[in-house]
Amino acid sequence: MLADWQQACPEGAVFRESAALNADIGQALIWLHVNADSTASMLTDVTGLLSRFTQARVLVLANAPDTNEAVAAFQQGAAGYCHAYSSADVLREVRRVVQLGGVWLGPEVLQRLITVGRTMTGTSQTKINATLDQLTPREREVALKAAEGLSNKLIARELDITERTVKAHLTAIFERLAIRDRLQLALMLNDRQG
Amino acid sequence: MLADWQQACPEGAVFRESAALNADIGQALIWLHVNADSTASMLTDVTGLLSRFTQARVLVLANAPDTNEAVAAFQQGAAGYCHAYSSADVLREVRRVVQLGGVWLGPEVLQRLITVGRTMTGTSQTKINATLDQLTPREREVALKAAEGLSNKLIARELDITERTVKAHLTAIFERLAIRDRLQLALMLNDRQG
DNA sequence: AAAAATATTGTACCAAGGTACTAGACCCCC
DNA sequence: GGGGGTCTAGTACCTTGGTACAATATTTTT
Repeated sequence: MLADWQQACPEGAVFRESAALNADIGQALIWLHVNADSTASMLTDVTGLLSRFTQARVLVLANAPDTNEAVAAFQQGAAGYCHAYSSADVLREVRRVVQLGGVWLGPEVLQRLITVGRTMTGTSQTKINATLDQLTPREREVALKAAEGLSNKLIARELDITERTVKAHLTAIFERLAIRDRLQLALMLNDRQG
Repeated sequence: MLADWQQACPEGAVFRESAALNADIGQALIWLHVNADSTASMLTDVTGLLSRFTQARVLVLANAPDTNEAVAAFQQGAAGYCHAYSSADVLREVRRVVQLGGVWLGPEVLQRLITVGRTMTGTSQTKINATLDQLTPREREVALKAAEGLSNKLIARELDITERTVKAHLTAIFERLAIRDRLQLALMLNDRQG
């Protein structure tokens, strides 16, 4: 296995466990090898690596590939996910794609990502629409501006009403949506995750 | 063209312009036909339809298919995007897929969506990491909780420090990230759009 | 060892956000 | 015509968020 890896990346170095976090690798390509039973740690590993090495790109090598794990990996910011026992040829191709700024996807993952893609865009968008639907037109305007981070004073100025009226609308909005404050509102209306 | 549509959806009804918004169609399948030059209105139409008919699924039929428009459609919550001149057979297949809860994607759109998928997960995730990178470990903890919508009092309780200390960390965070308040912070850390 | 972050907390103060209670003007529908 | 929803707004009041000006202890860096 290691032989194939080294054939695909002759100049690469191998680190074990968290030793990698202390390595001096700058903006490189990181191949993260995960075992079948360590899904949870894989997740923290990808984010961990990316927060340490902001410029790096992380590829996940899985002993037992699993689409759920793959999707999770991509959501954590991985640039690729493939079988750990892939041949050197495949690995070289993966490497080429990723280094060119692309993302490597196996066929099964691709199919799965399309489904996830829907829950990530379509569903959450309609969820936001359903939320806005509960409000009156004027309340919608106020809600959207508040969710953008505008102060009451600014909203009042933009809508050409007094600050008091903005507060009145917001109070109505909070009650209708059963939330406490404008921050909760911002979270509801800016959540593009599904 | 209309012949193929009606062959694929024998029980369907045709509405023109905004008349559809007043129709009584409940949780149905909506085929939205757009002309080449009306991209802007297509966008508002999809969201408009979805906010009116929360339970419905919207399919976009384009006279001149364009990947940019397709991506935009999906981001607005569309369940499909295909050529308006597709044969009845293709349309039937599209309909089947969508009614089974799926999303219909043409080959070109698929390729394009993968790229968008990356900018939607990978890039923005690393951007968030880059933001958190500017903070100290303790500040990170506070920032994440504040971005979730927790009050100072709650954050203090969870981290077992006084409210004053929470405020101190937040002030430092705001200055470092050059933002005004916790709402801006929430917007930065919850932005999954890229 | 000295300097620089980091983490903690106090008192005080001001601004902004939010609520309570109220009320007039307008529009639509039965 | 009256009831209901919407949009507007006033006064008053309380809570929360954020800053100013400090200070002390610990850790890390130089």
